[in-house]
Amino acid sequence: MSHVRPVTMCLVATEESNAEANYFRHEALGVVFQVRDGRLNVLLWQRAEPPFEGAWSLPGGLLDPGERLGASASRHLAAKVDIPEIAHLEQLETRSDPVRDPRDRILATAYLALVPARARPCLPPDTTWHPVDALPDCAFDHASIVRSARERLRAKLSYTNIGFALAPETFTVSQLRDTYSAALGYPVSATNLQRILTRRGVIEATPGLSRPAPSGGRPATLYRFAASELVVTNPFAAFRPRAAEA
Amino acid sequence: MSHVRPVTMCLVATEESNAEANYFRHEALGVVFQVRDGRLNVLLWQRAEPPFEGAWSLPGGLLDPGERLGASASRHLAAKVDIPEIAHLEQLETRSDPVRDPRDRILATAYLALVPARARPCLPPDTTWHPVDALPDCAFDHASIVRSARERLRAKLSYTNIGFALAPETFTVSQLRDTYSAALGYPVSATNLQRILTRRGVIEATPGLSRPAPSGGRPATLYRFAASELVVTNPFAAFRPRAAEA
DNA sequence: CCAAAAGTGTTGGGAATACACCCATGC
DNA sequence: GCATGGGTGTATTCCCAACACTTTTGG
Repeated sequence: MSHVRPVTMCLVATEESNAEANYFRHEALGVVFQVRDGRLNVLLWQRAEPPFEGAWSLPGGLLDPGERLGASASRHLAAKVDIPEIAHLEQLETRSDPVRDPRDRILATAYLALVPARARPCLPPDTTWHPVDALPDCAFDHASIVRSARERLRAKLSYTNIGFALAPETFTVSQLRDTYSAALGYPVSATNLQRILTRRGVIEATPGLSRPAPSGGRPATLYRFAASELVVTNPFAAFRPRAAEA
Repeated sequence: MSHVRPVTMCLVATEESNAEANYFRHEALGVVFQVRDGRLNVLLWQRAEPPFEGAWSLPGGLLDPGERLGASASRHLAAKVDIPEIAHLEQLETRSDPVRDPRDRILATAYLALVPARARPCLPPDTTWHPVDALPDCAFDHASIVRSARERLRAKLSYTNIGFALAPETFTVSQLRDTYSAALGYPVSATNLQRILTRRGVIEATPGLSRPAPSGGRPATLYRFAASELVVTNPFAAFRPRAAEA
């Protein structure tokens, strides 16, 4: 049954030419982000063979029969990182340029995957983290997909609790500020970050304190995110409805 | 008829089982919105045959070889509305539930398509507008796609100029308020709408005035949108960078 | 003059930024 | 005590919502 490429045979004539050829391969790609050393990084693997030999690619692979795209993304990412380390996964967009792969047509649905800062997944030898501000030579349309994923992340940081998927279990406000700064790409004030996120109920203080300090300094309150799934906390930039009760 | 499935024949064995069966049909679906009679409407056609006989469907159809998804959406929508009447088209999301179509697996990429208020496209007999607040019985996952499209529209109205694709060429602030109210689903103040959109440079006054009034009233300034393609006008709900120059 | 619709002035509130100042720890 | 980093208090700014009031038309 399996092991066959659908052979296009002209069985019947139809009103639309090529009606039988309307079958496509489809891949799921994961844009895996993690903040490391104060910079937002993306997981890429280096191609050993043409096309784009030596260039860097997003992890991913073909959609299987009976499989959903999200599950496919998870399955292929499992080859690179432990799946429980992916704290958030969401669909980004589907690329359909017929020549995005020079060999053969293949559609690609990209997913945004976020790994909390402290996780240190062990990676296959061909796979490493790259700062998104300094992407290496990328294969296919992957560089543009990474930029698009970054835009999505940037936007959602300001009106959702998506930071939960980038921050470790507990953290100080300073650490969270570094995470936000790295993801947004510009400096963020710890003072305001703390106030905004606590007022919105996005983060909450824990009983614990951070261990004093390496070279002095007041011990910091440890915070955690109140929820560990995506919540839109700031839906209306303008034109709010009269009484928006929860 | 068309719909000839690719005949699977055992040609070669490969390292990954089912590697050659990973071919899928793919359809582009259009969620066409227009504000009519003060309500947001969506274009649906009624199915004459099973499955979901009698239920209402989104316009769309199969992706062709060599065709991009956006072009495919346009091509299939052309059967329902004049393409120039679609002022904005953007990709929404891709659905991949293996059983979303009970007959055979088919992936679907949904597009949001907006038609300005005054256009009155002539429709095929099986196709009509339906208020999104009172959707009829819908086929497949189409009802949920419509809801998702509406959410996207709602969100973008507050931080982009996307209203340009729902409003006619020129309009009074009152008319624009009705458009926004319909799309958002709750009342909007004309006073504030005018101020917000002019301050952001989204709309601008034209030299013209609306004809006096039917039963009295001051003639209104005619406005137009400054741009006719999507512009994000209010990108930062919080955490704005220090100096965000254009 | 009155009704109707448009447009402007003004006020108030909420939220975000900026900055000053106080707190707690190591040395 | 002093340096270092954490946290709070407060002022300022900006933006939006609400409402009052003025403007311009038709009858």
